[in-house]
Amino acid sequence: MEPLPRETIVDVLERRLQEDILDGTHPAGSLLPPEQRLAEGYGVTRTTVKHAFGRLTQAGLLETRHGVGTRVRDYLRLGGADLLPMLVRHNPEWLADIFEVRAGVGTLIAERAAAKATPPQRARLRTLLDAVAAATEPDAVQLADAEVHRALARATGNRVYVLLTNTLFAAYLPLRVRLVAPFHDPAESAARLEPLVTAVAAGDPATARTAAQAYLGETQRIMLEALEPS
Amino acid sequence: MEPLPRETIVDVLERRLQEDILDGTHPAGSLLPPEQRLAEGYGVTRTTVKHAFGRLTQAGLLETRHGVGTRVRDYLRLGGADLLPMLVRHNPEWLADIFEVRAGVGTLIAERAAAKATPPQRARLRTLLDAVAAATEPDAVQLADAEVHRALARATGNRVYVLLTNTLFAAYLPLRVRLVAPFHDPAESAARLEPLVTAVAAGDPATARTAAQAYLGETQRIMLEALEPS
DNA sequence: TTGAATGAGTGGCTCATCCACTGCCTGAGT
DNA sequence: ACTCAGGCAGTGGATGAGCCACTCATTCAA
Repeated sequence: MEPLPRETIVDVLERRLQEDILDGTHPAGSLLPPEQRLAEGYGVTRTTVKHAFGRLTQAGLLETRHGVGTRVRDYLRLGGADLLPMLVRHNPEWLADIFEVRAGVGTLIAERAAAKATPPQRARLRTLLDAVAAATEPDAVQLADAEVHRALARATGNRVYVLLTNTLFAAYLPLRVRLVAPFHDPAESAARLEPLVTAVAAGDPATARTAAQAYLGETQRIMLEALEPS
Repeated sequence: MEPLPRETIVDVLERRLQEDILDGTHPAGSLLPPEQRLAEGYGVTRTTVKHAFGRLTQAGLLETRHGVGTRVRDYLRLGGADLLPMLVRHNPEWLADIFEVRAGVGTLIAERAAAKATPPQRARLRTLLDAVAAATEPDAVQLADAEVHRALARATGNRVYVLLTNTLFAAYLPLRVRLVAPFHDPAESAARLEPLVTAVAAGDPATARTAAQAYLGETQRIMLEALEPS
């Protein structure tokens, strides 16, 4: 059992403000109403508003100056990759851009992992590949597939690739119910992934590179096609 | 004049807690002392502690559960790329990993920009290259160089590359005083960058790719070598 | 014309207090 | 001996009133 999250008032307020910012109600660069007024407007305490502001500031959406006010940052120009989950949730159009980057970065990771993985890491990849084939639910297949890619990132020996992979997954896995198209058949999924894992396990960067391109391009195509109808 | 930042109590407390987490005083997975006790210990109000907690939670370092307590997340395993600025500041060892990713991603961006840039974007790159040559201070040269790379990311037409570039810059530009080595001579810096800009402006992905690899590999080498003595 | 003082409006921070949730422990009933 | 309902202690969630500090535009005297 997971300790599943509770929704506090601050959470709700934060999400509300976030949406008002992303959909342009509070455009980038504009000054938000004073905390006191927002608090009255939303029927909460100024303290609560401040808590929500603090989080949004940390997230890179707001900028507060003592004695002046709170301004909406130009997040698209100045923000970092951590904005992606939020942006995707608000506008799935971002998925196409994300998948292109996933394909590019995934190829780099595969190439590097083939060159640098340790023997236990190569063995671990095989195990995780078997887990993909053994999964039953499409959702479980997709998650098992994601675990393979996390392991690939770790196998590069470069922890930045691990964090980058986490960021990309955090951006599109929340929408995975709409992206299960490539994962309905466990055997097929595992077969599609197999050449990549084999090349990495064999320590062959060039083959890993082409295998990654094939795999990532194919799954990307299937996911985006399946997304169209929505 | 920049509106430069003020350091509030919450900022200080946040930084302090962050350091205590990153250096292992509060190891990943451990339960923090109750808010009341921390507040007494640091001589602030529980409200202030909560504000700091809120930001660190948003940053992915903490996890709070009502009625139980606040726990340190396993950020290295679960965290995203937004942790990088913090991690680098605390342990510059990360720079090597970051530069490797910068080289890989930078190459992808150059290739893609060469294929997709619009005419005004190609012209803009030339302008920014001239700005590098025209800069006088090494620091200004480095920042002008960074602007070229931001423009390249924008020229891909993929906004995720822009955010990714922002994340990487946010990670290592704060330490740029220790990384100015490649940028002491404006003319030389511009000359090193010129083949890349030319290839992108000409719309030649293959040449852009090799030019990017040469540029990124060279600057990376110089920066890391200059870093050694510290 | 200058520049010091003022005051309105804003965010920073504290305090005291109450509520809600969780986990454990106790003790009655089986 | 075992079970489980109830209570209880400890924790975070949220409030609201209050005071302080900062910024900026206005005012007014030199």
